[in-house]
Amino acid sequence: MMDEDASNLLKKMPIENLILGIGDVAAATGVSQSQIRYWESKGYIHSEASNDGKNRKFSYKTVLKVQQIKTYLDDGYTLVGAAKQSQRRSNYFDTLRSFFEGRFVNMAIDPDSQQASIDLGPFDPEPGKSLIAERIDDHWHFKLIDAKN
Amino acid sequence: MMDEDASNLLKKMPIENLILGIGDVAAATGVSQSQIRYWESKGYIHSEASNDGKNRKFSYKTVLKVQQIKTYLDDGYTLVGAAKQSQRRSNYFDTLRSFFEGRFVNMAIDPDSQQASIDLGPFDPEPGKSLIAERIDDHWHFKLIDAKN
DNA sequence: CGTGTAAGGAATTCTGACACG
DNA sequence: CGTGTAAGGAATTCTGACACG
Repeated sequence: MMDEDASNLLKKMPIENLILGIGDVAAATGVSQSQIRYWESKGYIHSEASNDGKNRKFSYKTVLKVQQIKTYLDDGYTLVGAAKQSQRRSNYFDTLRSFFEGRFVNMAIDPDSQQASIDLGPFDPEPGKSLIAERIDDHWHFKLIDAKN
Repeated sequence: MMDEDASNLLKKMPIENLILGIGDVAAATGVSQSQIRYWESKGYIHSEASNDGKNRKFSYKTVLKVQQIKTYLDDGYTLVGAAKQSQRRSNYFDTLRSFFEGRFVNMAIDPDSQQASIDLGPFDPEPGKSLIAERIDDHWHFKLIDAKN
């Protein structure tokens, strides 16, 4: 039932390695290509200058930033204001990732039953216990187990 | 401190809407473009035929599948075997998403302190309590609060 | 079977300019 | 300021064929 590569969880999810062309960023966010180019020229977003190619590539993090700036624009901010707001705080994705990195100790999936369990590490109110999230029949619930020394 | 759009958490993360060109899929996964085209021709993966364009576009779900097939190939499976294995079970991403959808009730981020809290809903061992994950000074810990009726 | 490559055409993206406001 | 568009060239992707094994 234990899955050997559960520890590679984050590495197995090609999110950090994702790079997208401008057309795909535009399609995903609803922001036009000319807007994206202009925002980049003003320094509100950045493209990955690394690679060999000549065409722009954007990281997934930048896609999220574009999405966020657009949200503020739709709320009535000017572009300058929207860009400033988007810089003001980390977004949900960053927070979720920090939660993963901080608390996901292990994840196991049973290949047949699709039963899954996530080890969230020590349960602070009860030291000595580990918090486990378990999926049974498509329903998630929490339980405590004795932490292994 | 409460964030009004926390309920749109998943919708705000343009992962489901992501579509990538073949070059970006190849770059993200380390699988060559000719491999990707061949795998598609054999029906192991699919491209999004929806849009107007003529060039292939792949969903993020398909990127994960490509990644998974590659992992099995690297382990020594034949392509047919790797494709079959990749179909055998849902991947980590699916499991994580099901965890989110099943248990993430709310998420709040304080714009200034970057303190964050995630409401994970009723804590099964103690009905009447809600499980909260809280980030303070970049460290996540769990606590229980009285569930609101 | 499974992948790579050369070839010529098609689709996408590039820049710099100009328009509108 | 902020975005859109037409224009011509550059970079990317397309298909069908062929090679290798």
